[in-house]
Amino acid sequence: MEPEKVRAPNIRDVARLAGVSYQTVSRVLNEHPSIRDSTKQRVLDVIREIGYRPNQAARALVTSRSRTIGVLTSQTAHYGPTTSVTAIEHAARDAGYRITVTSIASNEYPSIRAALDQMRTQAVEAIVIIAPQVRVLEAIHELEITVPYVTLQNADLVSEHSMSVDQVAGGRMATQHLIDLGHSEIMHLSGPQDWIEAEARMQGYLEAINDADLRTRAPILGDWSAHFGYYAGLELLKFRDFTALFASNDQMALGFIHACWDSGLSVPGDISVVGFDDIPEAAHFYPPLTTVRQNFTEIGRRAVSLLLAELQGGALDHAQIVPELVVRRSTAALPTGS
Amino acid sequence: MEPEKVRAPNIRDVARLAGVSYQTVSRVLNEHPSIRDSTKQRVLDVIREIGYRPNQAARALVTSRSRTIGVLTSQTAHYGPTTSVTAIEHAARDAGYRITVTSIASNEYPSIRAALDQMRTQAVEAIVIIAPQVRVLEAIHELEITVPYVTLQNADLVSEHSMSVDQVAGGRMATQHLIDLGHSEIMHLSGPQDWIEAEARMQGYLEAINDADLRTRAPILGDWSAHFGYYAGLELLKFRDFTALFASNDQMALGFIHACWDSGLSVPGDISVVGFDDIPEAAHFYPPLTTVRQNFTEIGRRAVSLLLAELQGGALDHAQIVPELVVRRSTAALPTGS
DNA sequence: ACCACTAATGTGAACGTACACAAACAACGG
DNA sequence: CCGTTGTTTGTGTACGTTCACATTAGTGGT
Repeated sequence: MEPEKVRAPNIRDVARLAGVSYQTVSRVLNEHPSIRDSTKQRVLDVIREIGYRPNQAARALVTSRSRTIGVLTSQTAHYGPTTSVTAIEHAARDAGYRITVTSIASNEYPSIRAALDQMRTQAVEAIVIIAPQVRVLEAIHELEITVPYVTLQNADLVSEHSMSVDQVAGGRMATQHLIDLGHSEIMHLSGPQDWIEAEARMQGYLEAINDADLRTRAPILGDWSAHFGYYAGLELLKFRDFTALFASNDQMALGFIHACWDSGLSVPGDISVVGFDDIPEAAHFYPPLTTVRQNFTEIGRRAVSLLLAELQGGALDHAQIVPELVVRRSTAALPTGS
Repeated sequence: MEPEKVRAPNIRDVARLAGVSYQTVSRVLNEHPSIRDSTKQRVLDVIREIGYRPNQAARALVTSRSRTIGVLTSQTAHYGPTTSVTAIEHAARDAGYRITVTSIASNEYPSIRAALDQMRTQAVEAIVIIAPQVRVLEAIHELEITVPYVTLQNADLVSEHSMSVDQVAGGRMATQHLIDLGHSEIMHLSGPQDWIEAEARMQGYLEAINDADLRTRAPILGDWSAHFGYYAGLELLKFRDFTALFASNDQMALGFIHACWDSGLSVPGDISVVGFDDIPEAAHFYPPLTTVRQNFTEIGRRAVSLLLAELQGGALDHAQIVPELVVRRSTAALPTGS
């Protein structure tokens, strides 16, 4: 409030008070090896005393390193992405990086372009992409983004810059679970077409269906929302020509179950439903949802460590993260003779 | 990848190519009024041609303005906060600011301190606090944070730096709705003790109960999670000495409803339930949840405009944001003679 | 006690921009 | 045609830090 003209203490202030040169202070700050313990202590004392904080802008200017990781996310606020952002933030902070979040306003090209442009302006050193839409990757190529980047929740569709989360396996195990229960008419409610993870889960579904020699049904392309699941469900259930459904995320599964109740059908009595993600609420749906769990925290953490390895030259950890099937009450064996 | 030693073009490169002085370029960048159109155009052309981007670090250094807004959030990834972050990001970007998100690892004091310290190090110009816990505010005072800040989702408990979201009114209308339906034994499942918004909603509950001369029951202090709602519900329902429950958020309401079903009770047949927030899934719970809607996007946007007003000296918009009751199927009139 | 070598500290740049001030240029009235 | 005014452009400097290099202090061997 008050127009305090007292500027923040700088490195020279510290130097003067500690009776050393500013360069010595700089060395203390950067943990240079050859500095006498007594000197170091004296400097640190002064720093603490006057509450000195290095000016990040000056540091960034001279080193041309922003120590910032950009996080590109979509505007929709789902549990998974958000959890990952938090994990990313912590991992980044531990490594001395900060993160700056930019969300794309829509999945139109100009919006993606604007977001990436913002990243570039902020001189981020690396980018984590949580909105892994094909268009985003296209934009990255087109804008010639040169910093390391990594896309979350992705399988092998884009091999180099992706976390090794085996979404395909996740889709497989969800579908296989239904097959094992005796279902043969299994629908799939997928995510938007240009989402890589939706694609991967769908692929897992198709593989499982194929391997079991079942009839392949055209997946429905949704928008991840419970609303979509509900309205799609109302339409689909007019026919009742399937006994199980694998939804590409828990929200759509919830909406679909809602549609089942509204249509007078019981889950899992008449229809079995499997979701994806295992959001914390899934265990409390009615019925509690069988779903495929992803460890979003782990995913976020690994994304950062991958980027840091690339930035600082460490070993890349390319171990696959495999999701895990969580069986609850929304799936049941197909009654024999149905 | 390639160790390109070509440094990015700077303002002098632009100046040279445009045949003007660097200061002229600077003026173009900062939209100084007195600059000839032809000159301006020439400079802009060069900028576009060589892909020049102003160096933010240098700019921040000389202006001592980081153009960054810090967002302090809690580690839990709920719909509301996340939605607000997105809105904040957009509003900030529109105003030429960027945001940097920091989440507190736990609600312990050192963690809060560390997060605020990080903000200070990054020289944020303002802070949006989405984890409005009392401790955070204490920490803000103690650390002598001097930049403008605003807490989201807050009523009048902390008057000056808070968004005017009337959470108390929200709690009131939820409770009043149950009273209007004829319920007289109404429980409240609140949020954690040190959360300001939990406090406010609880206060609304208590006011409504008082005004109706009903028996005040000690609210249960939860942790916002569906899990808590479930287990608390199992305990509470052993007694069945209430016919309605107001949960302080939708997740806990969901968990409680789950407990109702598990206890053989019907919602709303035996027990009416009201939630808070209106997360997108709430409409698809079983039964669809009556809840109090908050416009999280609006809240985030307003938070930024409040901060910008303080930073740039504009008019403060102190109009209250009043939440809105959304009646669905989880509440019903108390059967007469019960 | 001296030399060679390493450890510890200091000095002069440079990073890329904006601000304060100065200078050139045009326009205009008397 | 000259002084006055206003518009447009240019020059020096500072922001706070790190890097490259220079210098001094310290250590051990002979």
